[in-house]
Amino acid sequence: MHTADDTDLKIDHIPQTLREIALEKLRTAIINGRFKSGARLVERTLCDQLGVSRSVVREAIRYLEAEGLVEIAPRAGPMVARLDWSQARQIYDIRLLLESHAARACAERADAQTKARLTDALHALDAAMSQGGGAAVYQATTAFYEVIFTTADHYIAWEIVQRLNSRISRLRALTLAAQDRRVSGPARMQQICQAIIANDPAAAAQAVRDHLTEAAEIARRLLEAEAAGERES
Amino acid sequence: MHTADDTDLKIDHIPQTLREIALEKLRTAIINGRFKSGARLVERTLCDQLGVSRSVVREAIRYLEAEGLVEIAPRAGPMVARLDWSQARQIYDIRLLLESHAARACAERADAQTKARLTDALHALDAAMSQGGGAAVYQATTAFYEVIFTTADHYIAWEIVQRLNSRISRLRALTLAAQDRRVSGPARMQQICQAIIANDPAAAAQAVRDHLTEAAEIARRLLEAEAAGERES
DNA sequence: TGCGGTCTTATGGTATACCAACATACCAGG
DNA sequence: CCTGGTATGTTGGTATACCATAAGACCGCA
Repeated sequence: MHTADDTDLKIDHIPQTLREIALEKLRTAIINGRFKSGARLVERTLCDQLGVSRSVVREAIRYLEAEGLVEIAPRAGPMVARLDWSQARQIYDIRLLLESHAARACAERADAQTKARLTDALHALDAAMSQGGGAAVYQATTAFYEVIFTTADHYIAWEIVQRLNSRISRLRALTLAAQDRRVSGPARMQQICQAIIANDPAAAAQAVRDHLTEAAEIARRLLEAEAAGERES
Repeated sequence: MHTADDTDLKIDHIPQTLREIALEKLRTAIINGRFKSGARLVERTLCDQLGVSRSVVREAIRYLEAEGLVEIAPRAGPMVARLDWSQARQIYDIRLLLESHAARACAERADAQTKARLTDALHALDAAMSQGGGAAVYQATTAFYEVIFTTADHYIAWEIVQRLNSRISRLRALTLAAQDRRVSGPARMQQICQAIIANDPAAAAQAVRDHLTEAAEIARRLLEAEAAGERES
């Protein structure tokens, strides 16, 4: 009881720096497509938009660059990172390895609490899908996978997967908008959820593989259609 | 012929910024153990040591933070990231997935050039081992794996693996210094090399798994011994 | 000696100034 | 009209100034 009181009095919540706020806003703006792939990120313009000095903007850009969301082209300054199919394919491959591994571990150790959290996350995803909101679907999907990775104690893999997902956020938005994916996406995640609830590691890993194989194929087709559209114009 | 001349005249080599130089030096200093795990990285001290302004140092720290080599503790400022066994174990697990996958792909597609490059890299590693230099062994090991990942066209996975290796650099130095590892490490990499030269993907993947399973076990033992030593003092 | 209060110093967060380099616009001459 | 030279504006790289906060040192009093 005395220990609990000490913990309650501890000041854990450090005020957020401007840098942290700016970083979060820029990252979200990139993920949400406000800044398009290849778009220049001009420091002074961002300063005006964010209402902070160049120091803050520059430091935020450094993070985003290290995360792969921003690239610096010679003589051109920072731009939102571009993504070709080769890179996207690699990202889907890595996700497949890490996510199937996490789902397996999660299925091995899922207790009643985990199962309830997963079921809740799936319901939230269905609700987001019904409302049609892209960002809300993105967040609900992220929340679902977060349950899996944290249950599996795969914190570093989760960090990596989130980074990779940010880099393909544009592709994810496209695939989520694709008609066939809107039907099969939730069904795939339902399968993942059920395998975990059944404590069946092999089925959970396989459900993830099916899910991502399909997502990658849709993404590839969409990128090709886009490239064909550009070639004709 | 006209095309070749145009390419030759292109100015590709952008001068390095101070920021890039400082980042490289700091990263190397952390990896090489000059700045110990948990050590405070005081900006003004680093400015004096590097001979640059605080802007440069701060921006470099932002990269290192995003790479996981530096952490910011509340009310304490930047320090070299600490690593516990749980994190290290996760890192070895992820490496195992990504490296075995790359070795498999490399073995599937290795041509004579790849085989020669791998053999050369292994010789360089043996030479570095004979000279006993820790940093040289680290670099030679990195060069060996780089051949594998680039042959496999796994560029993003290689980026991730390098990041992860930086985070466990201290552990890697410890395990490389361990007597039994000095004997078995080159033998393990010889096995990886031979499986790839034989174009045997399954053997290559298995050789990587054996290699990393052993490295992780040695690391675990060393960390435990270290923790036991600290508990007695 | 221990505790509380005050002062000083160190440090990170943030803003701003300065400069170099590059890209673009404009003008003059052939 | 085309080309070369010059001027201008934009932008990133870097240094420095300012400020708030936290930690530590110091001093006085009981």
